[in-house]
Amino acid sequence: MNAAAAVESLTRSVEDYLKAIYRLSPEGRHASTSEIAHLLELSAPSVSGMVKRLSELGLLEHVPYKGVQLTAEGRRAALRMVRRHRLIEAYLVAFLGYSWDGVHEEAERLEHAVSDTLVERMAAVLGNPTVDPHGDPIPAPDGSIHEPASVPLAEIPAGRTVEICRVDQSQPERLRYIASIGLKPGVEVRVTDRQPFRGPITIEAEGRTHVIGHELGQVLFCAPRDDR
Amino acid sequence: MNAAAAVESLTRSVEDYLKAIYRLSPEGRHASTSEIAHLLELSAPSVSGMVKRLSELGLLEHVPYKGVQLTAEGRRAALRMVRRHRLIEAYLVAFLGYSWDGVHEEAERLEHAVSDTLVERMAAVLGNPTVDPHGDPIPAPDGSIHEPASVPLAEIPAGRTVEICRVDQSQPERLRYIASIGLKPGVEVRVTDRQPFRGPITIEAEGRTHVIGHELGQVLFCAPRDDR
DNA sequence: GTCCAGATTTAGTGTCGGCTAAACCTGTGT
DNA sequence: ACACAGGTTTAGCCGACACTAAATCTGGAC
Ligand SMILES: [Mn+2]
Ligand SMILES: [Mn+2]
Ligand SMILES: [Mn+2]
Ligand SMILES: [Mn+2]
Repeated sequence: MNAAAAVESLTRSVEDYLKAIYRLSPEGRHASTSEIAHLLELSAPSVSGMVKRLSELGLLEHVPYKGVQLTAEGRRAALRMVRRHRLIEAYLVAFLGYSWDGVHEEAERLEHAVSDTLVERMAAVLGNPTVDPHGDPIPAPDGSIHEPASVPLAEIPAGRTVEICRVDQSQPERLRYIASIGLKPGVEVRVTDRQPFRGPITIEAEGRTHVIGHELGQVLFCAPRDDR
Repeated sequence: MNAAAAVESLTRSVEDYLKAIYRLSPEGRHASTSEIAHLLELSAPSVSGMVKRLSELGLLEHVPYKGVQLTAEGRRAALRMVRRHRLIEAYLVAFLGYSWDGVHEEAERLEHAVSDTLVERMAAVLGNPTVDPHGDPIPAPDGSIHEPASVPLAEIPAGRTVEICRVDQSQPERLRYIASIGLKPGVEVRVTDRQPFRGPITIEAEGRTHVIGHELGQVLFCAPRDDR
């Protein structure tokens, strides 16, 4: 109802809900109560209650028993948080010696405490980057964002050369392994072999050869290189 | 009672209470309910309630109707926050273009969100400073702190030369004025004239002459120079 | 068309941390 | 000795946000 919920002065909880719902409802899909609960590690009833309050605030559209979507207002608030989160990650990696498996946790708290001024100062000294350390795009201050098309490495046919552009960050342990074999956004990779039935993939990166499981190949995303 | 309150995982509220009480009870004095309420801009009953909880947690000693003091545990927690606050201020000024009248507000929020790791990284890139931008001493990681002796500029007799070492930061507006006439920690100041009855003080700093009110002279602190 | 498992919501509770109004204590003045 | 003002505490309230247990809906199997 209330169309003018102040995007500033939202609670830490609320901000995290909005970010989660943003992640879970791409392209007009609905995010379900249980998906949200699982992502935020909360009970389903807690989510139900918050969903009710947020839709009364005008940040969500709730279809009972189906799920929720962000309103324009909610989307703006969510993208604001995503921008903060990713810029903070970039800043910590660039200037304070963080590695990409540790930044997420720190950013998860800081994103709620920084002022708009501070975020923009960080962006400025970073040179207004467009991607974070995991290759995720950083929304512009006005909320616009464009997800560049990308394909899982696991779907690249043998023989092709591609560039890693994004890495799933959900498991820090896995992130550490990925870093240890030199894979990160910007690195060129040549797929030299692919075994069938979700079998291992052999790649060449930075002059070295690695054999990775199919599962890993699904969380490494590549730019679909126009091979000329 | 509970002697082992985890200093980590205190609430933002609790951390601010402890910091306030630390400021208000130097050298075994008691901080009164109304002093705390005034400093934190809360009602007296709110403070009464929190004081009860904190003393049950073992962070305070409460003498009803007299006031509170920090326990060793509470003092440790408070100094941890003071260190965070002052290091964050120093970092923001050194690396992110903040001026000393704006940092306090930002630090007031960030101090609750940073990890120990981040604080120490900031300290490291700053070269482990011992004072913040206002000249306030930064407690060591182990909680030790030493307040260097200092005298208000208003008490320096005419003819003496002193060095500004600390500036009261409670009024941003005043802080801006002080900065505008070039006074900041480290600057040398010669007192050329002092009028009686809390009258104006004439000083020379950085080659320029300024006349300041007595009141201002009371919030500018100087190292008592051993004139050799 | 009915039934059931699983998802979702509602009901009821608890803690934290704020508030106002009212009761209470304490030190000071007479 | 005692009243009173001002500070302090208690009583009672509320909103935010979590939880568990119970009720309810819904989509798919049959
Ligand atoms: Mn967060
Ligand atoms: Mn990221
Ligand atoms: Mn604070
Ligand atoms: Mn300071």
